[in-house]
Amino acid sequence: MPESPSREQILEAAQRLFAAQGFSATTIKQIGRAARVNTALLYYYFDDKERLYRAVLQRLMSGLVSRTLVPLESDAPPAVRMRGFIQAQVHTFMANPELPRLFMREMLDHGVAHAVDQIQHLAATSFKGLCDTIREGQRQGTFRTDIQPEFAAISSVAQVVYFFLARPAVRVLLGKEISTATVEAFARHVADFTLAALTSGIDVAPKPRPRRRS
Amino acid sequence: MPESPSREQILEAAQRLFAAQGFSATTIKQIGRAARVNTALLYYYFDDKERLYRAVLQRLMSGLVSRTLVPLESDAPPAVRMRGFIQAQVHTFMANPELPRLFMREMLDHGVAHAVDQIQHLAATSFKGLCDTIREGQRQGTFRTDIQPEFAAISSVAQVVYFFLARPAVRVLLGKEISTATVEAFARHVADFTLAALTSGIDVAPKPRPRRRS
DNA sequence: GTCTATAGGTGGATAGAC
DNA sequence: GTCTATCCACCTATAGAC
Repeated sequence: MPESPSREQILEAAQRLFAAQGFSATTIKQIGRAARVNTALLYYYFDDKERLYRAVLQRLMSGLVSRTLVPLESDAPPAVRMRGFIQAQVHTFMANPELPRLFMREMLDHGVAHAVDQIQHLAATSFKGLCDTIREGQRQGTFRTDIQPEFAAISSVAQVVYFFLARPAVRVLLGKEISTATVEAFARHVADFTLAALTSGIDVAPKPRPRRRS
Repeated sequence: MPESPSREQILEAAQRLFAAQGFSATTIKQIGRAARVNTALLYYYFDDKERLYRAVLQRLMSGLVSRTLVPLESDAPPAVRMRGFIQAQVHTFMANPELPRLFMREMLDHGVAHAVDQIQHLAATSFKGLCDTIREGQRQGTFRTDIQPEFAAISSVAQVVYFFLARPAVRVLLGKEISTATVEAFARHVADFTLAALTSGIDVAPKPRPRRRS
């Protein structure tokens, strides 16, 4: 793995631009300019535009997996691990706003075709860890059992990812700028909301399934 | 408002292609071909590619507002209205898969700049209705009061939208194709999950805030 | 309203000097 | 490793016949 500074600059510029504008709206010349590097040099390091894009995507995704895995592997109770996971996710996205954007773009543009391996890795590690945590809570009797763990995991992830992506719309909906404080407040909300959903009707009375309409 | 069939064909083809590929990846020639119409005709009906895009976006968004508003305006109890809203959202997206895609693309590409008016309308109608419904439930004592209505509304919407957008990734995560049955199962899950979060610790005992860690 | 033809510009990519 | 110069394909948009 040669770590030429030019190569790194290209990758970083490409990451910024692809995340902000998307694959086709981003030109090789833009990347070259942003990386302060001659256009032809891109083709010295990468076969073509698409390979460069793949490299960016894979570099970014592999980072995600390693960071979100940590809180799930602790031996704390399931509820604490869930909160840890949600926090880790939020912090990862705050430190790296390009990650959710690029990931969503890849889903929209190519149906995740350029990152199947990373997603499969994610499925086998972070996502599985999340589902297992929920299952453990269900076995212990702290989480309600009439919820599908996979669906609950998706619900949890969805709230965080969507909030970061939909920021421009959320700004309009809330009628105010979204400060770091707001992001952190929402992060707490997601943890509370998700845990409340998972423990509803559990920690007060042993009745597992409250009466539902009619 | 002239309703020429060619004009309509162009709008429909553009909607499909923009949703599937994005603005810059979609060419005027592709749209012309898909609409079975000569390329130059696009410029007879629309000033340029961007105006066409705006027209598509606005047509689609105005439909969304009217459809999701219905269940919120009934006089059923808040919980029922919430379920109705979630269902309406899911059905709208199932009938119109391009809507969430195009909307997300607009957020990513232009920070919602081409649809501020529609979003503001949404904020004043559907989103406000959703928040009001939650507030009413809180006043009645059926929903817990330590949840911010706006955040809960976003959580509810996020789950549905994300599921539709992340379908390629969800397919990998769940390790199976996503049938209509799966979508409907997830829709029920979102309703259950959201209502459980909102009513956690309420309908069993009057204690509003269950003990939390340490 | 619809078509042909084409201008004018830009994008991805390569050859080859240094 | 880095740069200059350039090719060719394709894209948006228009002029003008019908």
